[in-house]
Amino acid sequence: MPELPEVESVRRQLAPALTGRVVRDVWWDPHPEQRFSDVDAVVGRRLTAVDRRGKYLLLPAEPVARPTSRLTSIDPDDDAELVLHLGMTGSLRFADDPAPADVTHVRARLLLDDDRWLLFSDPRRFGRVSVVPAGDHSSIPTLASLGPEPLSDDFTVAGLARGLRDTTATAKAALLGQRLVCGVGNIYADEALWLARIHPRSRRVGRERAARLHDAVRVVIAAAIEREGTTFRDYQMVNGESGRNADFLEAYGQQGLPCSRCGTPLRGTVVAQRGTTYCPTCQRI
DNA sequence: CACGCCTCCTGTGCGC
DNA sequence: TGCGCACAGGAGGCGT
Repeated sequence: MPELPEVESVRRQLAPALTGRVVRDVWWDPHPEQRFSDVDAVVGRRLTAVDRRGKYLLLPAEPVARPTSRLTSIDPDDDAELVLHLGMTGSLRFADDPAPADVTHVRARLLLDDDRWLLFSDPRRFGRVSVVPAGDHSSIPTLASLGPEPLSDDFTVAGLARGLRDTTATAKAALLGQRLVCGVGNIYADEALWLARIHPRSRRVGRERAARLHDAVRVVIAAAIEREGTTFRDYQMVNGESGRNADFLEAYGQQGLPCSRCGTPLRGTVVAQRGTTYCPTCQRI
């Protein structure tokens, strides 16, 4: 499932091909309708960048032409922003054809001014596409209150320690919550907790362990970006290739296999309604 | 307010 | 072999 390293890898491939393109037309599958919001407003706008915050792709879209008669709640003369969330199974591909045979489950497509199509494929339909006024994320609650980027200076030991101290949630739920740090999903939460030797159900993470967790999140995310993400099943990049991080996972999906630190078989359980794997010897509450 | 449970959605993989 | 069902999970919504 696309987490920060996967979305960043997509962003890096998307940016050179999409930056500067004008969107001529758009189509999306209206089921389920609430996962698409004001998408028509991107028509007649130029995509001036491909940015990322957490697991969200943010594409600033400035008006270049009066749009056709489609009514949206975005002022046609104002700068807007196309916001994409890939959900669990979303992927993006370019094609010369609006419905190429090798791309299934196309839920949305943009026609660009170079006559190519950007296709949004999403088998499980958990992805979201919105157009919002530039910088106005109030309609996307998680994005509006998103925590610091894990590799930025805004993500600090002190901030993470304070956040963990002030919450009653489990360590894993706190990592998944996108507020203390953004971009961490189920895979990298398990990986970071394993590396920091913290039990996913721990509710007491002091300063020392918070410092370990801070460093672990950074190490795990940076290494996964270096390998262009983890392909377990669905995730693929814009060029159709898989990420190379799956072979390096220490915890996620490894239940029953020996912990590489101590040899104890890794244990599978459920924490925060998510499948969770941890080492019962290394990771103590 | 904030935590945590439920829901959405469908391809996959397992058991019988 | 084929069917049926549990399972996977990001984030919004809502109840406690």
